[in-house]
Amino acid sequence: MTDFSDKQIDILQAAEKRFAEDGFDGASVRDIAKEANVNVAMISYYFGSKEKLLEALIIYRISGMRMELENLSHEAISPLEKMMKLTELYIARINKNKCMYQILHFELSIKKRAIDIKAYTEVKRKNMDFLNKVIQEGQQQGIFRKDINTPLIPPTIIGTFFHLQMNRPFYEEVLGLTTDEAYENYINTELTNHIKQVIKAYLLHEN
Amino acid sequence: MTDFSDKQIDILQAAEKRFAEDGFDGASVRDIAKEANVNVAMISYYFGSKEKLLEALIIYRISGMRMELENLSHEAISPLEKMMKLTELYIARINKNKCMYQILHFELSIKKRAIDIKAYTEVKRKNMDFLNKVIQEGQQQGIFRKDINTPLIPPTIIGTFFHLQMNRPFYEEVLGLTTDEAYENYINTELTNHIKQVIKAYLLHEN
DNA sequence: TACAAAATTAAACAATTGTTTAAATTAAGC
DNA sequence: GCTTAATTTAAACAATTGTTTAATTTTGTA
Repeated sequence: MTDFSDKQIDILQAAEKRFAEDGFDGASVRDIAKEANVNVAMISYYFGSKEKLLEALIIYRISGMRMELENLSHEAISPLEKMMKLTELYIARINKNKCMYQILHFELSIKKRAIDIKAYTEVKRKNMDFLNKVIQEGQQQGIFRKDINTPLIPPTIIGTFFHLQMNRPFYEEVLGLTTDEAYENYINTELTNHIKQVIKAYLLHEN
Repeated sequence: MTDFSDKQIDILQAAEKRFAEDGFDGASVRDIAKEANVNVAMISYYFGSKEKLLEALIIYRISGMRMELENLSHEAISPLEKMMKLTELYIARINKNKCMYQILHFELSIKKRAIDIKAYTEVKRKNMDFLNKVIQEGQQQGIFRKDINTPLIPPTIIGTFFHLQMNRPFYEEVLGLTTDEAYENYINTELTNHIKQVIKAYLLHEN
């Protein structure tokens, strides 16, 4: 799976940066080659084509994106605490891989391309299974409300994060976040807390 | 503002479709011209360039995107009911203009382009002002919790919607939505209800 | 009808795109 | 050290890109 040489990883990292910042169509193979300090022909030589480079990048990144849910499922904590930790893990993972998420979100919503996202779908499905278990556990213990729409919980977490990310310039101004550190700090404190509060309130609130 | 001829509107609509489905860089002016049944040169003739076409499109669409918040602010209903109606209006507006939102979200997160989004920012700012008022009203009446992160409420609403939209193929399968009508119906019922429930719980829940 | 402006067209444009080629360089195995 | 394979390079490739040109058609007006 990770059978990439140093040079190939250079290209993959350069591609990730350029694809995320300029989009797949906006980034030329020459831009990527320059960013990676290699000859243009190396991209075709190693990956076959620009499209295959994208596919290789997606597989390369997603394989290292698995969450530590297994540890969480064996911890002796309440369903609510599990959900709070789960939320934190979600946010941390998206924040760490925001370039890849940026690329994925765009490619997924583009009808033109038909890239292989099996790896991505698989990760999502596993997360969903775990989520289902925790929610059911909480409901059986009478802690969580009964009418929870479980599949829409990940969209609530990830979507909130990403809408902020997508409109970063606007919210930087509104929230007075002038530096990169201030923005990063806001994500790790205020945003994370907000999302946790939202999820917590949703799970516990009774009509 | 709306001083566009029928032919120009044809081009704008074609551009919206192609930009939304293929991305700005992925859609060629020839594709757009073909979709609008006009000669390629007409785009330069009417709009000057591809970039200016995008700017014209954004202004054209956003000018018709204002929400009916004014009516809402004068209604004699509780802050909670206002927030519920506000949430519905948000979702309805995004759903109606999802193509434009798709384009905007991508262009905003692309560093390359420096398009004029003053109109978009203005709309967002106005919505935020209204939102602030309602939240404060609710807090003063002792209905809403005190520690609400108001700027993060729109991201929670819009983000949830858009994450579903972006991962539509995945959620269509998970939720068993086989037809376009089923998907559209899910948005108008389950999704809208979920987001309203989330917002309601967040506003009312006390620690 | 006649004339000027606007609209529309096909063709050409230079630049950029992803990819390939064929030669040159480096690395590895014996 | 020789040989073969792997890597790297500059150049060339055909196709596509956004845009312009110059000629033609349509429209509106007097």
